[in-house]
Amino acid sequence: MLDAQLQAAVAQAIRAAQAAGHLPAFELPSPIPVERPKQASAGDYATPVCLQLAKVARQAPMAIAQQIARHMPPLDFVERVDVAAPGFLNFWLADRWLAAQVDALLQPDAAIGRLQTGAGASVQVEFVSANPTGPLHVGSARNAVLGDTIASVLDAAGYAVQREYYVNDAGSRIRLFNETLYARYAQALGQDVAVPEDGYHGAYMAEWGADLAREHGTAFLEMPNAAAIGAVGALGLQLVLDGARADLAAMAVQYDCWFSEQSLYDNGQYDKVMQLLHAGGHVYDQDGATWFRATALGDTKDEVIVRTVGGPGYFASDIAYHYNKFVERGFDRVIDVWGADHQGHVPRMKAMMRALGLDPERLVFVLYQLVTLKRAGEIVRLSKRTGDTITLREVIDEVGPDAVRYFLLSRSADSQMDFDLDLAKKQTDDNPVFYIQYAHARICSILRRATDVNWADGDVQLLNAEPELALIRQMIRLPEVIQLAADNLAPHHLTYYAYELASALHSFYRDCRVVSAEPADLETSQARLKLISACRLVLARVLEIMGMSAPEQM
RNA sequence: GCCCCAGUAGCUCAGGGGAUAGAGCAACUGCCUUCUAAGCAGUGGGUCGCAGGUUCGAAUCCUGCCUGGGGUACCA
Repeated sequence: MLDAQLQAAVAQAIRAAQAAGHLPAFELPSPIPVERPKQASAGDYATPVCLQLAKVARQAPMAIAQQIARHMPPLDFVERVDVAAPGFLNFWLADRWLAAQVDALLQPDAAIGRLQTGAGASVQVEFVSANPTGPLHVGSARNAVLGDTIASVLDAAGYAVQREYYVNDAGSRIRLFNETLYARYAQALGQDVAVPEDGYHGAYMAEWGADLAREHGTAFLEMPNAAAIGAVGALGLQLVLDGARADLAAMAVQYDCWFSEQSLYDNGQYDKVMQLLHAGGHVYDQDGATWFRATALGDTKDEVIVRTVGGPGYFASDIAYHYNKFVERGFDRVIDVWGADHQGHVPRMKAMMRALGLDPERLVFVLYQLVTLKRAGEIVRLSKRTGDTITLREVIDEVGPDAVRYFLLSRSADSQMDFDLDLAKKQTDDNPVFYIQYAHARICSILRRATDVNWADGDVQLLNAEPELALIRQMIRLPEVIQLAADNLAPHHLTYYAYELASALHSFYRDCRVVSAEPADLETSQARLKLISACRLVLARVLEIMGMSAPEQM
């Protein structure tokens, strides 16, 4: 990428200046800062490094800048290097090089928006992983969008990515789910079976119970109660998972693996990990429970693994699960996407990694602030247990998958957000989603109009007008944006970039006529057709990474 | 109490050591005989929560405080 090449070139220039005796010896800052100036008048790239070097070089920043500029190695993409007060080095991209990028992007092997910086390292992104006790509710939407897009960004950056959904099919919640569903089933058949006090009281459970009664008759009533609850629960789990799969697919989220918590117990993984922890002296018994000695590994309190009432708690599963991720499956890095309401668990997870002899840095948590759903300005309470929820599916149906994804993606995970459903719908005409997609559709429209023009041999060097070059400048930013988003696990940068790229296209469209009836305009037209074709590929790629569609007409 | 996140234009939010702090929406002014006006061009709008500190340089880092949200369970 250009910024990396400039870093290297500036470092080279500094060393050359030192070797020539034009700068004193000092250690180079690492990395050398290279940024995109806010002001267009300051060039395409800039470095303030001379301001930092003033002290160590005991020279004025401007003087240092002069020396570095003088020793800059030639770069094919740099046309000019300026020294600007109070000591910046400004770099200007060469117009000819910019124009040539259009041809480069149109090459069949251009691999647009695909980097190699990940070097094929394996990364697992685990996200959503909601308790399988009912339809996904809208609270999972941000998790889904973040997790899926982070996975796409990492894939684009050259990592080997696996998307995983952890199915909590072993804990106390699923037991209550099973009992609730059985009760609803029995009730549908006229039996007087009560839904557990802390069970699931949503209407969907009654519907599913009635469905089961219709399909299976009294079959489960005739079984021993425990077996019946288990059998009904297994059917219920299938309903939940099928629904989750369909709902997530409706917003373009697909998983590589649905991982069963119960499998950790069935295949001995859990026992193996407990033995490891015992052997390592990380657990002890107290008050009838088994504890994990997290305080010895950086946490502020110890944590129960096996409860007094019997059975492992969720943390026990988490240990076995992450052992499985790192040791059994060997992921280099694992990213867990969690709501901020789980943030208190991070220290014990890090402690667990240490107990297993794993580098805690390999386990990364993306914590996102919770979304408050609003309807007509009123906050909608989201409680799955009362059953009074808005489902993910409802929101997708109401707002549309592209808008849901863009909206939830466009804020950093750290930022709380209100999602006002009425506003999201009402804003349709001014929605940035449409603005961006319209740019793509607009290009397609022009290309359709130009089907009789052969532009395969168009000369991109004719692209030297300001709106054309401004558009190319935006187009070539994609790799840097992907890198930024991948490094920071912050996919919201994509939304801003996509908007700016679309904006450059719309401006270009106003200023530069592409298809013309004038024979004299043919060559310009051919070059511009190349330009918008390349732009279309970049737009489509960034939309693809964001999981959004790229419509050919609107 | 302690821990985490946030506080930037009327609203929603970017920017998280560097140049004159940005975008969308809302407001206002222009632009459709022209490849889609779902668009373009422009104007107004700011003590970057408050107070100290570090630095050549702070919206950005540190400390304290204020406000909002979350956490602080043998629930997940």
